[in-house]
Amino acid sequence: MARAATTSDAFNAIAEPRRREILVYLAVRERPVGDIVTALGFEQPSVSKHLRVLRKVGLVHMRCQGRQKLYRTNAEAIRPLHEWAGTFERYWQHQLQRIKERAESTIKNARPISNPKEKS
Amino acid sequence: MARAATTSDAFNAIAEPRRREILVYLAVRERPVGDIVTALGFEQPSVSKHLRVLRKVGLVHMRCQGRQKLYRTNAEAIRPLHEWAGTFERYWQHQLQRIKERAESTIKNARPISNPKEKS
DNA sequence: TTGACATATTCCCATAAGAGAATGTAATTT
DNA sequence: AAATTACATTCTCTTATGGGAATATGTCAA
Repeated sequence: MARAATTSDAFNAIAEPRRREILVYLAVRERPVGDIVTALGFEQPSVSKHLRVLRKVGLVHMRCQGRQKLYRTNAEAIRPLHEWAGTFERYWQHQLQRIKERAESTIKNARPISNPKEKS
Repeated sequence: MARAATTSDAFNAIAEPRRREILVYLAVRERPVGDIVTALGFEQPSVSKHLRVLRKVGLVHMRCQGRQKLYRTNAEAIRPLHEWAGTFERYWQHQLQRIKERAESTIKNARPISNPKEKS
């Protein structure tokens, strides 16, 4: 099996850097596709394709207004990612603590660095 | 250009569901590869390959102990993801607010939808 | 040394991709 | 209706998978 589709879920969708840029850009307020093209400097077809992926996983909303389509980031859809990453928060706190402790003990018991290459 | 390598950054690495499972499993404490295989039920070569990806982007640490290798999640490396997603927090709060307000006003001033195309 | 155990790597294959170019489509304007 | 504007889709091509099977590497035990 090859890699999962970018449209399979939000995790896959945000793996692409340009899609993350688009999400940031569209977070403030809705914008037509042309604005994204101008602001971020990507090719228009590329933007449309990325928007399609983002839409399929619900990361952006769209509404039509005349001949333009207005897109906006659906911040709610990013929440699960935030929460998933947040479950590790307690661990990185512990790790910082451990690193700190190790650093302190290293300073206290300072001794010459042993050379692993010394044969005898 | 094809899709970016899973080893290009943490965002790409966590796009794979099994790698996320491994990260969760290894967050509590370090474990040998065999434990992961048993606990999650993946093929051993598959686990090794996923661990290699996770290692390349710094999401797990490894140390050798006899003939086994002990892996542990490096929670610190997940922090950037958490922070990136967190930048949208203010927007999802606003959106909830907006949705709430819209629902209320819709009930109060029920009237036909105005047509934006009206020129004057 | 030989064998068992724990991992890692390699090969093959089907799939999904993202970029670029060209083209299609719908809504506006003249 | 014809031209224009704003997007979306399709096609081609190169690249990166991720799984399964087989194999290689490294370490400890007898």
